[in-house]
Amino acid sequence: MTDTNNNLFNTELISEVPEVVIQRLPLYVRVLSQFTNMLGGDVISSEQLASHLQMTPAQIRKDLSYFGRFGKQGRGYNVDMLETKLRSILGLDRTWNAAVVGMGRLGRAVVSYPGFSPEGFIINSAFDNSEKIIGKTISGLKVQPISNLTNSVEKLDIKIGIVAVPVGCAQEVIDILVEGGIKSILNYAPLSPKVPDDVVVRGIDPVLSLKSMTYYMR
Amino acid sequence: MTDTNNNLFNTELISEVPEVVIQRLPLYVRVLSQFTNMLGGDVISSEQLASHLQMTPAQIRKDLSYFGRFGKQGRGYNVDMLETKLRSILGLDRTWNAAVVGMGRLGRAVVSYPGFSPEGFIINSAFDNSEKIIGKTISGLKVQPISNLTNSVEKLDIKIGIVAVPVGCAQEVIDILVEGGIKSILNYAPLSPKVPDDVVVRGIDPVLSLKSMTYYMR
DNA sequence: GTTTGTGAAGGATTTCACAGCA
DNA sequence: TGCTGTGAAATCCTTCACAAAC
Repeated sequence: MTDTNNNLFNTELISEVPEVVIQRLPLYVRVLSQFTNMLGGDVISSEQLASHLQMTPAQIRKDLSYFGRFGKQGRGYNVDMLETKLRSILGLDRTWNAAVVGMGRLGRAVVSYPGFSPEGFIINSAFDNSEKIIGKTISGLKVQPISNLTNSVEKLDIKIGIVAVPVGCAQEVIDILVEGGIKSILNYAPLSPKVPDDVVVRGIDPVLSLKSMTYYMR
Repeated sequence: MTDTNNNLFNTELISEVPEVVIQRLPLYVRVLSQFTNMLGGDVISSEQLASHLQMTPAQIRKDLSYFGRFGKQGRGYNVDMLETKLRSILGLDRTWNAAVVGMGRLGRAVVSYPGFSPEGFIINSAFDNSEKIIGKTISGLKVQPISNLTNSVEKLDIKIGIVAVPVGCAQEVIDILVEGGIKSILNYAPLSPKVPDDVVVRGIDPVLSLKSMTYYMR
């Protein structure tokens, strides 16, 4: 075990671009859109961008260079243009549908969070396994039994699964999502799920974040 | 600009141990505590740990070796013992007090989240700047004006600031926390705040996480 | 004069592979 | 035999430094 000695075409097929770079692009978008909203120069330098993000200008230029030449020497980057390009690279120039699984306290908070839809993430369905909740309408979504999930994925063009179930059944739910063809999972349950390697999982776990800060405290 | 060519004692004072390693330790703790709860062998190998976390056994052994020799050749690691050691390394063998700033929708969700206190993170105070909310009691906490913050930090031994205010005033609030002596911040606002480099910030931003997944979707 | 884009250098992290111990 | 702990090798990522472009 484990995986790939045949990176003959790993290098070819799977992204030239390092994962860390991809994870930084949304940070750039975030700063740029703050800039667009303010009035102020429509051009920004890697130096300025870097100071807003507490990183080095060279890193920003290097990151951007994986995707093209977006700047002008002597001036910098056009804010609007760069934001547009990055959004397009990230696939943020369209909307993405998501399903929430788990309609307890956490799931309700997720579906009523107003931050998703302005950014193009549309929660269009909700699932649970409790008889008490199935059939109810919460934040405009009719709660369905999990057994409907696979069907809905296709019918409603669901691309993202949001896991908001207790840790005890999270792996099971994630297996169902994967089985249903979901390749992107936002996981609120405090565990590292096992998934095939074409599935991307991002975890949201504030306690985990706190636990890596205590090391630095005295 | 920018920082340190004098890493003469960077190496000495600031952690030998790479930041990435520190960020992985809580993952190990999380798996180990799941193991303790299940019955089953009280010994675990780096191989088993790795398979639970989808990483390599060598990485786990290397990470642990920064802190000592916790295993026994031919057997593996004692689950209880390793969990205890890691908790102690991370400073999780005590409790830590936290203050929440921002008592809107998000702040209320944070203070009523039942996941913090069992892990030793005690939210013992709440702040806001809205006259409408100040003085009310929410989840057992009396909401105070932000001007009380610096005072409370000492009086209530607050070590962690949790930022749950709108993005527009997040930097300002973070400046106040830093000014008040807070060195660890959990930031729910969607921005990368500027802080001195002895302050650790961890961001919780589900939209940001989603935005780095869309790149991989077709 | 200013700032980008980028090979090359340097540093950090991961993986290998095996000696040593139970 | 089985698995850890760890130097050495390999890989990955960041920073440097400067030619080219505006």
